[in-house]
Parts: sequence; C-alpha cells; structure tokens
Amino acid sequence: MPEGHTIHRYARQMNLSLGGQKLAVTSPQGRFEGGASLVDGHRLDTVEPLGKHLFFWFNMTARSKAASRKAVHVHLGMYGRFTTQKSAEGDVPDPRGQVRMRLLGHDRVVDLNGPTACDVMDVEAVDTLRERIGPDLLTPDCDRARIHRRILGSRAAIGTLLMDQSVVSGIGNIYRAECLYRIRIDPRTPGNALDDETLEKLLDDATALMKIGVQYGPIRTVEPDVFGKKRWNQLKGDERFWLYKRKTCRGCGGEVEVIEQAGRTVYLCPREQAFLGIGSGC
DNA sequence: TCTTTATGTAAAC
DNA sequence: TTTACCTAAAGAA
Repeated sequence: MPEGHTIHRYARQMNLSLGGQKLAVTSPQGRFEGGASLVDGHRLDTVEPLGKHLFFWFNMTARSKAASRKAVHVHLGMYGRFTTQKSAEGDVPDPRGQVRMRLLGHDRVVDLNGPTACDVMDVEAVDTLRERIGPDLLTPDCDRARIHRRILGSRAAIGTLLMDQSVVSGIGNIYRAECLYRIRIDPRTPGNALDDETLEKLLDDATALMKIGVQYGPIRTVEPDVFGKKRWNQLKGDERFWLYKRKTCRGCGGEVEVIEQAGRTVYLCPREQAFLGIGSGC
C-alpha cells in the first residue's frame, strides 16, 4: 500500500535487515541488469525515504579513489512492492513473479516487484530530483513553513495541493480524503482560503495518521479508542476509514459524495465538510 | 475463474 | 487530459 508511510516503513525494515552489509545485487527479471551490476558487491550505507521515493545509498569507494556514493532510486508507483525473506548460504528462495531487483544480504533477501522507477543515480542526480520533491511530513526536519507558503499562496484546490508531491510529499489518495474529512474541510476549498491555524491542524493530523501507518502498515484513520485496540487491529477494507471508498459516511451516516480531482477519485461528506472562500455561507 | 480496480507517476496526445 | 506501466486484491459470475 504505497503512500508515504509505506516508504518509511520499508526504509526502517531494510536498514535493519541489510544496512551496513555488502550486498549481492541482481535483476532476476533482467530489466535492471545494468544498474544492478554497478552496485553489486558494494556496501549499503543506508536506505533513505523521501516522500514516496526511496534511495539505497551504496558506498562506492574504489581502491585508489576518494569515497563516492551512488543510490539506487526506487519509486513503487501503484503496484510496486518489496518482500523480505530469510535466506542462508545454499538456501536462497526462488524469485516470485517479475523481480526487478534482488538484494541479498547475510541472512535476508529483499525482492522488488513492479516498481515505476528503479535506477542508479549519482549524488548530483539525486539532488536534482530532491528539488522536485516537497517537504516530507514524516521527516524530522520537515520544513512546514515551505508547505504553508505553497498552499496559502495558491488558488488551486486543497485536495489537489495535498496530492502535489512538490508541495508536500508522501500524502496519497487515502490520506488526502481522510485528513480533509477529519478537519471538516471540503477538498475543493482553495489553498489561499485557509488560514495558518487550520492548515497547521491539517498537517498535524496528516502527520499523526501517517505515523500510525508507519507503525502498523495498513492505513487506518479511525481512532483506536472508538473500537478498542484489539478490534481496531483487525479492521478490514473500508471499515478502516471515515469515507474512503465507502457508500456512507462513518461520521453522520449520510451518503458519501464522489468527485474527481487531478484524475483521482476524491470522497467527501457534503454535509460535514465546509467549503471555505468566496461564496461560502451565502 | 474471470473481470475490475487501485495506495502513483510520467509519457504521450 | 488520456494512456501505459505492472501487480494483486476484491468483486462479479
């Protein structure tokens, strides 16, 4: 389920299972053979998450040269996923499906299937890419002020802005709909109709929800205390949400409205979510 | 078992 | 604005 929380979760897992090790890097499927051979046999320093992107930083130190770094850049897109399995010498599991990249460490093997992007980048190329990616709410040094400037200075709809990865990175279609419902703002509200305080509340809520996502995996936007923790852990499908993909709103029981913004389906509650700005309340 | 749909983005029109 | 990428889960039959 790749929204930003999944990326942070993977980074955490893979730093634990592969970080600091020299890895055998291959492309069982073949589509990443060239890239894999560049980093094969090198040490994985760290796995860095940024929005919906992951960077596997390899130490490329050559015998006679100063240290250099290269990154395998991965974007999962809609279908991509990593799977981690145990492995031992002489007992490495067969790749399942179309495995673009396989990372083999001391006792774990990580397979990457179905990514949108998987390529090797040097430091400069990563810096260029970084410029296109807005602050990540899950990053400790997240530049909230920059997000405020972009949103409060834009006439575009808040629902569109939240999905624009150059404005704020990591939020996907589920968190967008659910956060806007939770603070009761209509997704069509222009960014510049919000005030500082409301926007801060929105970003705080998104951050809190995504942190829960990093901890548990599947997205849940309903508070644990509504159900009791045991039940909460077992919520499935649209039970986990207020609105997303639901026919009725969990809050008021009314019909959920479905619209489209920037080519993606948005769910909203027309009774509870307020449209702010010109024309509201008239 | 088959068909539809999706948490995303970039390229093509 | 639409299509393509590529995979698996969910829904329909």
